[in-house]
Amino acid sequence: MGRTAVSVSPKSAESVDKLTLIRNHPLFRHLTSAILEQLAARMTKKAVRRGAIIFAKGDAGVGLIGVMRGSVKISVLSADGREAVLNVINAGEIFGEMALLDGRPRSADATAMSDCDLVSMDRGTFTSTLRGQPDVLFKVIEFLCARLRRTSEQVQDVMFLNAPARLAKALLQLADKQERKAKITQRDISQMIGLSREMTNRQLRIWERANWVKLERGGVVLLQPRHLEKVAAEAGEGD
Amino acid sequence: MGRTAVSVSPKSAESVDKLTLIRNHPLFRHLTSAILEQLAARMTKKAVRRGAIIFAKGDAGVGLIGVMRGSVKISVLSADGREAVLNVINAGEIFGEMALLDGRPRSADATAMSDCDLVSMDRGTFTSTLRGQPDVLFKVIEFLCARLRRTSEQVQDVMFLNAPARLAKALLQLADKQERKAKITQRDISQMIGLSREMTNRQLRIWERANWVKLERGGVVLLQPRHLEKVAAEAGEGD
DNA sequence: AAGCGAATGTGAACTGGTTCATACAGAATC
DNA sequence: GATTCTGTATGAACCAGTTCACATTCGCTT
Repeated sequence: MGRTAVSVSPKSAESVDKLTLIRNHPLFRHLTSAILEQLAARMTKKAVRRGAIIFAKGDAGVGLIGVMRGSVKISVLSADGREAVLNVINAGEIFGEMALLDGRPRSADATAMSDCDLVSMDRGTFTSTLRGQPDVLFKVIEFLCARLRRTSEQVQDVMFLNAPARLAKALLQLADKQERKAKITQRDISQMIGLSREMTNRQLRIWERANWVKLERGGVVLLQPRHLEKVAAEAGEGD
Repeated sequence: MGRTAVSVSPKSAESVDKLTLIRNHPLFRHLTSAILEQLAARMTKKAVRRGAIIFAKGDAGVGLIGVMRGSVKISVLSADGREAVLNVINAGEIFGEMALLDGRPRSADATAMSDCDLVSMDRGTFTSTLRGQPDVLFKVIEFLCARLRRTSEQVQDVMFLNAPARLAKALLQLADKQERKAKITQRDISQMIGLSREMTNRQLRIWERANWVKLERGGVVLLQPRHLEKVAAEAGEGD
């Protein structure tokens, strides 16, 4: 298979190979091909069906998981059973870094949103292969800082932005850049932004009537991303 | 957590010396006294008045700041001028680590909530003193993971918990462990938990009538922390 | 001691978003 | 090809929390 260009960001519907996967992740990007191949060789592949629970909150967290095909939902449940979706991981991306790094239990559930091919790297592989790669630690720190800034922005969004702004922002973030399409159910969107499913649908329908988006079963096509950006900025935090 | 004589957590009203300050911080806790003294010697002291802006969002972030006396509010402004308080730093604690670690601009404003004595450590001091202390990097990673988990919990709180639960949780978190008292205005509390000042006051008054808390100007004394814990757990996220 | 700004306290009207109820269509399962 | 499940769609009632409008009290400055 011709893996010519280094950073081909893969379409989320397609399958990705192990090497491409880790090569595109901030944690590994800077490593030599030799090391990357060594890591890739020690990653084990696994297929799961839509709906499968990949890990649950509280599990002993033992590793990094990459998505080669499909997409995965990271979420938590409230005491009364409501679900909050913290993140959606698409093909070509990696999740579960936190438990890898600090060795503590998983802080959320991971569920396959569609049939998935996954690869996992256990903690031992990570540390043994990367021992003697000092700048990996700096990359890890950079990576965590970036995540922290992003999560902190999420807090601000929930506090400052109203329903349409949050929804617009989520759509822009979720949309595949090529296809301009967010492949996710309205229920999952609503749980990402802390809104009722009904409210999410109502707002989406308003935008559909205005021809800003096209609604499909399990997906939203962005026809006018610019207009959505304007809505997302309204009442947004100063930069 | 059996640190014997070393970790004297200081009362927030009192003043703290440089050494105690860094010795009690997760980032530095494990270092030798020699190194700690070296770091402390290179920290510069500065007094600021209540209301002073210590740094602003967007500033080139050049270092760590410790609070020896007083308390500091970390906050951001929304486009329409509303304020969200992300964190409150009391005497004995340190803030501004993020910019230190990744060198990016400050992501929030820092304001003195009372007259403060601060010490600052610039990036150069940090890196030059800690070069050749490999496990510092691991501590940094641990620290960032802990922060990330905490911030992520904040997102969940805003999404899952109702007003009383959020307020109860905030009070418990803000309260000085010795005095059982949160030294903060109702306005600042409300901005920490994304509530209107009025709502915050109403709920506090309900609890005051029930003798769960005692309200003072610029402070809340917790008389029945247990009861508040129960309220905070109601509709809380599963653990 | 007078005046002023900041913090607190409270009622009443209002509203953004939830909840409930119900309908329908496409996909999966039998 | 009937049934069941999941996802979408929409109206109507409801409500938690906001907003507005004041009054009061405290601490600080003049």
